[in-house]
This record gives sequence, structure tokens and C-alpha cells, in this order.
Amino acid sequence: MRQDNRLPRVLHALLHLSDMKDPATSEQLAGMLNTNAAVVRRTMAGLRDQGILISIKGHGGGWQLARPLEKITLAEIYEALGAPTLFALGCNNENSQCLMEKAANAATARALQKASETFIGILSSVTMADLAVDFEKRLAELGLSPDDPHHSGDHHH
Amino acid sequence: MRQDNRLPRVLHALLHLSDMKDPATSEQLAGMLNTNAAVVRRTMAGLRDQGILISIKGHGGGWQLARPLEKITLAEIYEALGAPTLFALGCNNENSQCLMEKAANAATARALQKASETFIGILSSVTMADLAVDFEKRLAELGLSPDDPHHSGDHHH
DNA sequence: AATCATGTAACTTTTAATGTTACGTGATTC
DNA sequence: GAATCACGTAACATTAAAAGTTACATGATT
Repeated sequence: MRQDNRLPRVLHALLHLSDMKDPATSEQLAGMLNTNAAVVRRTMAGLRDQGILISIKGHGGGWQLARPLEKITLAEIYEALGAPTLFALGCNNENSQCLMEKAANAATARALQKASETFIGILSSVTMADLAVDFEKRLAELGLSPDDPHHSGDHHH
Repeated sequence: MRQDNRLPRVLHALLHLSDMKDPATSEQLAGMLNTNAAVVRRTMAGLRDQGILISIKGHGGGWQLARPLEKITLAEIYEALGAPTLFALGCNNENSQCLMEKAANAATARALQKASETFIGILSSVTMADLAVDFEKRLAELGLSPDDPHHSGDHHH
């Protein structure tokens, strides 16, 4: 399949949302994420259902954070995205009758399972606030104050 | 992209090879793996180049293990396959100018990196001999002796 | 009533593994 | 030494799921 960029994209979007006073429209976010408004709506729908985001219809509407960054873990976000398939690698015939295939699949699955636990474990230990701190650090490294415009990037609004 | 089944497939193939006296043709292995001879040749080419397998042309030829199972780790096999992309998930714009995107990508990449290390670590600690032991256990659980035919499966030779 | 923005469906595009076909090359057998 | 066997490899079709795209319905604001 094609590479799944939803997680990093959503993280990126949430950082921008945390930086805005008014709701951001899907169109605006699409510009920041270099994609399409429909993709934004589709991708963020899960986060809305999960209570991480709020979507507002009509004039002046758009997307807003439903909670402070401290109360959003990356694991929650991943779950809200539907916990999409993590691995490009997998076992084909999971219910084969061949015992050798079963042994081969079991060994592969064990390694993947442990890797998955590591992944989820790290996501659980990181909040969006941690990302915001990382962002501020990067900003400071460029010699800019936090009051300077944050959205310096290659997106075109 | 489509799911990558090369690793478990190759593990399965090596177990069968370890169980045979004569070289197995790509055609035979394809039957065991429910695939095509050309796929077998393509997939196993890396293992041959890496010195894990030997391929023999001509009459009576086919594929053989180049070493005992104890001396083949799963990590070597994964490497021999070209260390194919492990994750279905990834960051899109790795060299973005947007600091928020950088922070989002970095957090995602960190989690993936740790998961990858876990995966490789496990593969490094397991040898094909361990898989053979697992296979024998499964065989014993069915009340069969190791001398009974091993290749009871859903493949059609 | 007009406009804005989300919600959603339907369809196309993309990308890499897998499946398939075909043919070249080297080794074995008679 | 000719036929056959089996690998080596290229070229192309198929597949699957995310992403891109288009279109339109629904609800909110002015």
C-alpha cells in the first residue's frame, strides 16, 4: 500500500491548532499540511469522535482543540485514527495447517508484537505538550522568540 | 502498498529445506509456499548472495542451506532480504521548513526508531534452530513423533 | 436567503509487493 | 553433443490501501 502519513500529519495539525485563537478551517489546515480539505476532514474525523478535537460548522467555524495539549497523548491520537496498521510486514496465511509455516509465522508475529508494544509504549508516554516544548526548542535554536510568527514553513496560505 | 510477506515466507522455506536431503527446486518450494517459482527465486536471491543458501543449476539442482540452522539468525535473513521497509507508517516531508512539522515528524520517527530496534533486537536473538525447536514442539503436541512426515499442510505437491 | 464550513460518498491516483510469462544461461544426463 | 532440467532475470499485470479529488448534502452564521 502507500505509506500512511496520518499520524505525523495530525500531530502537525494539532500543533498549529494550539497556536491559533480562532478555529482553523479544513482549507487552512490543508494548506499547512500540503494536502486537501477533504483529506483533512476525513483524517480528523476520528479525533473529533474521540473528543480530542471539536469541529464547528458554518461561518467562522472550523477545528479546535477540545483539551489542553497536556491532556492529549500520542497514543490516544493513534487510537483515534483507528490504530492503523503499523507494519508493512506481516504473515500471510495465519491459519495454515503446515506446522513449519506456523512456526515461521509465530516467530515473525512475536517480533512484530514486541515492536508494536514498544511503539505504543512510547506514544503513551508522550503528550502533545511535549511536542510543543520540542517545537519551542527548535524555535529558540534559530534565535527567535516565542512571540515571533510560528508558522514559518513551506506551506502556502 | 501491499503487505510484505517475504520474511515469514523465507523462514517457512528454510524450515522445509532443513528437512530435506536433496535440493528443493523453486517449483517445489513454490508449492509449499503457495506461490510461484519466479517469486521463490526472486525472494531467495538475496539469501544466496548473503551465503545463507546455495542454489544449484541443472538437473537435480535447486536450493540448499549453506549452513546449519544454528548459525542463521532471523536478523541475517531480514538483512539478506534487503531489510525491507518495516513500517506502513512514516513521515512524509522529512525536510520541511515548518518547525511544527519537524517536531511532529521527530516524535513519530523516535517511536518508529525504538520499535525498529526492538524488532531487530528480537530477530538477532533468534536462530532458525529455535524455529525448528518450536516446530518440533508443535509436532509433539499433535502426538506425532519427529519421524512422521513433517510436511502435513495445505500445500499441494 | 446567501454564504460559509463541515460531513460524506464515490471515484481516481499512487506505490510497492506479488503474481505471471518468457526466455537466457549453465549443468546434468544419455 | 543434444535434450532436458533448473536457476537468473527482465518485463509486465495484478493487488491493496492510503491519499488525492470532486461533488453535493447539511447545518450555522450573517
